[in-house]
Amino acid sequence: MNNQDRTKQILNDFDIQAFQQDLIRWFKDEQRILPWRENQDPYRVWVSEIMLQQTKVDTVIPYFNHFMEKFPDPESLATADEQEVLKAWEGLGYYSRARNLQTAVREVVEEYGGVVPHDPKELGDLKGVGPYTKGAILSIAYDTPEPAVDGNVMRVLSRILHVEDDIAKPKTRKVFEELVRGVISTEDPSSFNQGMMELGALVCTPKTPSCMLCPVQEHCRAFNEGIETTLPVKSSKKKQKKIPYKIVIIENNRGEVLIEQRPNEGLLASLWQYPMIPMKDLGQESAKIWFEDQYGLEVEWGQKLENIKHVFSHLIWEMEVVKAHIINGELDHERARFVSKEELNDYPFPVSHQKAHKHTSL
DNA sequence: AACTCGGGGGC
DNA sequence: GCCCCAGAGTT
Repeated sequence: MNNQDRTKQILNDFDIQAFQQDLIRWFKDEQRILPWRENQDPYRVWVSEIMLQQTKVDTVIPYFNHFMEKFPDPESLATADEQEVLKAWEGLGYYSRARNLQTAVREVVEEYGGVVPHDPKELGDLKGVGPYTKGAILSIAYDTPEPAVDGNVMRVLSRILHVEDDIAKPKTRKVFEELVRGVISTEDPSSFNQGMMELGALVCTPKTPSCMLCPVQEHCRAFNEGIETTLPVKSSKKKQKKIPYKIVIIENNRGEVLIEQRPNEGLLASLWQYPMIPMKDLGQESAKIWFEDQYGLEVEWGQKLENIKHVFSHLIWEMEVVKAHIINGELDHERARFVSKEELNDYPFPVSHQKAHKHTSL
């Protein structure tokens, strides 16, 4: 059965009108006051939606406010230096979001006169604007009845409509998009979509939902069947791989510290870090050889400063922070340089390496 | 479809 | 520890 026919079957005997009304009424009464809800400025909505990807509201708020002061409109972001944008994103994670956002904003300025496209195709073709973000911008900024299916929406709808599809599977999002098309309010799609997400964040939470406070409790099949905590169905993901590194703190005779810029693609792209030796298959002596080969500096290991474990979504860095002293040689590395401790603050560092700042800046 | 890509907070 | 979060891009 295709998704459209399935939607009809699932929504058979579901009171769409009453559900919409109860959800929207609750959202209008109980919604949180958030900076990106001050108005419907599509640029603000856009920036907020990118920041909110896989990131909690409380984390985003200060970043959003600062970002809007620094880059208040598409033009200011389009003309900004990429390192400046990354610095504003520092600590937020998923840094390709920042790069893609700037790429897309530049396209909006050049191709669309600085106006965020209303057209779903044009909007969805922008870098970093996927199915969710497209629907969120169209509904929230432009009052268009398009689905915006995120983790909240899948959790909420899986319970209300008793859908047992595994939400970890890519194709399941399409199932819920079709369901949203079936239940979304055409009068107020913005409040409907935001209401679904707000409900997921405040009431219909993953572990212990507050069903007694739920504005759409009477519409919820899972609650009525007493199975709300068994939904949604989600297959678990595998655990992270551990990778050992040696983090090297080196000062020259001017009191400057050695840092380097990471590659422009891949993990933590274009961010800065202290030199980092991959210790898998390397011992203490061969690490020195590796370091001299890479940087042109002959060093001896100094004091062991700290062990840092940093957990990513898909891997774990086990970092031994050590001091090193230059014995001989001249720095010879495309992306590395000595900088003063004051200048360190101008470079975007991933949190993993910010943890090592205390060994240089204090 | 599976993998990559950050970091924080809840329990 | 494990799970989740207003997901998207790449392979």
